[in-house]
Amino acid sequence: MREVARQAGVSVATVSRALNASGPVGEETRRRILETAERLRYVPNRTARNLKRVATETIGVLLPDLYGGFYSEVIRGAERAARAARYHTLLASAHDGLPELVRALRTLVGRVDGLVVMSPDIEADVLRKNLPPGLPVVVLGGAVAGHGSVAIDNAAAAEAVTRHLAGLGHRRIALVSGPAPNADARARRDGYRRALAEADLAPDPVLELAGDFTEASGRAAAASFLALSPRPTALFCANDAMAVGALQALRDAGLRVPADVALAGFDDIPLARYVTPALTTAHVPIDEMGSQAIDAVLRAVRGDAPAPPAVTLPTRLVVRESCGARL
Amino acid sequence: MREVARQAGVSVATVSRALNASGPVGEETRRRILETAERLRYVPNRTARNLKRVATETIGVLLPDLYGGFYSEVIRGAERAARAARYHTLLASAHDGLPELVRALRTLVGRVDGLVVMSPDIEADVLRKNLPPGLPVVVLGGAVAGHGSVAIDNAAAAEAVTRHLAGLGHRRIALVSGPAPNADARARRDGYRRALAEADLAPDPVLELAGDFTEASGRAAAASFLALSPRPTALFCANDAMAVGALQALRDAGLRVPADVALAGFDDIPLARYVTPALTTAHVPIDEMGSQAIDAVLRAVRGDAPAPPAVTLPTRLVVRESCGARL
DNA sequence: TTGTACGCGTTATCAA
DNA sequence: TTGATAACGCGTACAA
Repeated sequence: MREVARQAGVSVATVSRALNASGPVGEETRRRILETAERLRYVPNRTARNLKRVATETIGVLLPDLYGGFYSEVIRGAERAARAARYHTLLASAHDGLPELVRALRTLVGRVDGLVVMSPDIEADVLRKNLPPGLPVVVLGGAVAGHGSVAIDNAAAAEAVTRHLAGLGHRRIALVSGPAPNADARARRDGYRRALAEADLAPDPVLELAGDFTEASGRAAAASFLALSPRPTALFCANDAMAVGALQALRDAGLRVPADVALAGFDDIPLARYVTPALTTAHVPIDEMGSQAIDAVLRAVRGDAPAPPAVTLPTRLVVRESCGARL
Repeated sequence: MREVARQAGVSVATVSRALNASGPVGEETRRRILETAERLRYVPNRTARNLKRVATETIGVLLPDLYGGFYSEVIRGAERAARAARYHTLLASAHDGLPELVRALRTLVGRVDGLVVMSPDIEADVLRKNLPPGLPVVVLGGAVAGHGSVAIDNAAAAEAVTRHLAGLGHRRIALVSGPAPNADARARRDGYRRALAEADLAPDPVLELAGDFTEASGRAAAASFLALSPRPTALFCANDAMAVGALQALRDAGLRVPADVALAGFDDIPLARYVTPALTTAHVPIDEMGSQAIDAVLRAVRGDAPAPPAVTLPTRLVVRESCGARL
């Protein structure tokens, strides 16, 4: 910049004004400066600008993982919203629990104007201790006191899926639940139980199979499912990844879906409609969760709103072939 | 930081040394500083640190799009490699051609230590004019003079797929090619033609259907395919997204794959093995392209290498059900 | 072992 | 309309 100023015969202040159109600059001077900058291939240093402006035009997105259709949809939605607002997304992932989460949080500080955090079990305390007060934060899929959130009603959606299964005539409906400490997993299990009660079906602990939201755990759970006697006629997996794994295992075992077993998932990841049979599932507007989270953060960043709001996005049951007709 | 120094009764320099372990600090002093920082919830400002260090610990990743299984794999690989090196990934996408690309390039400058760029038709000139000289750049899927690159041998891989089809006994093999100006698309078409020539099959322009790498264009191409007479017995789509689209259209038209038509794709996106029948395809190590690109940039950033290298990753033919047995 | 003081590249304030 | 200069928050010689 100094060099541009020197060669154009002006001061750095004038160069700054010319390039940012942030102040009065003589027409002739302006031309000369722009031309010189072009010739020297000068591109302003964003870091210095950020330091001065106390703003980075960047929103951090912290995800627990990047694998599978779910997180890529979140990223896509987030990047879309950020781009529309001329913001950037700084992507980070933290797999290994708390220490990793803390590390990621702290390295993000100072390089972002706001944060979207998705973490299975985020606690208010962790955020408070590792983030400067005043940094707008939106929690994705969950709610933390004092911060904005974008989530869905997991229990209601799981209840709808289970009710659908019951409505089809199924009376023994097994569940592959998510990891026990996970709030989403717990809420979905609660919805499942609620729907059973509604349908006057006795809850049976044996029908609740353990999973951890991975495809592999879905496969494993299907094996346990097959060992059940009498075998349930329907299987509800607490997310699509596990449903896909279960579908493969079921098929490998010679069972037909939905003829022998009705199968339902949760999330409606892109893959859900591509497998055969396509998955009946609770549709979660995943990319919209990403974009709404960014929008919420941005509103707070820009001061349009005092604090990010708590948004609950609607889900809907999507019935596809994996559930078949009435029993 | 000033506040921490004040409350701890030391100078900011000592605070800096204590927090970064970058110089001698008395044990007692150190403890007091850390405790004060903790209490004040002080987190160093990354922007200022970056300005001083002339490094941002961030690699920019510029993608043409974020949709579909391909780009999310790239992102995943890139983030994994960056994270391993304690770097961040700044994600940007540029859909709408050159102006958008230039804008994205320029807003990335100064906030990244290096750049991974994936763009259908990137030109050396565009990079040279919009990036400061010396910024390490790795081009993904393509090669640009003066920059590093991570790519695959598209022609050889397409040739292998086509040869496999011919080896199965197919004599009329149609191609759904990618968009004409795209270098990858052209190379794959060349490989297809080469394999035909090898197998003494006459090239036939009618067999080359137009596509644009989207699933929808695969569906459309399948329609054209069905209008061909005599109908070819095999269909090679220049990427998996189109193959998935074609598969659906073929099935909707009442054709069985592979009994009536053998189908092959390219890329081996995660979805390829989930559709029914699973796709025979040219396996491209997509996430590895992302991680290798990051690694190459990092080597240049750290000065381990003078300039990023040109890497060609191996592909391999993955035979799955969509191609069936010998005719 | 600690503190002082300078500079990283910008933008913003103020005086000219 | 322009230029000199003071920050922005940090790291780091260098001196103490």
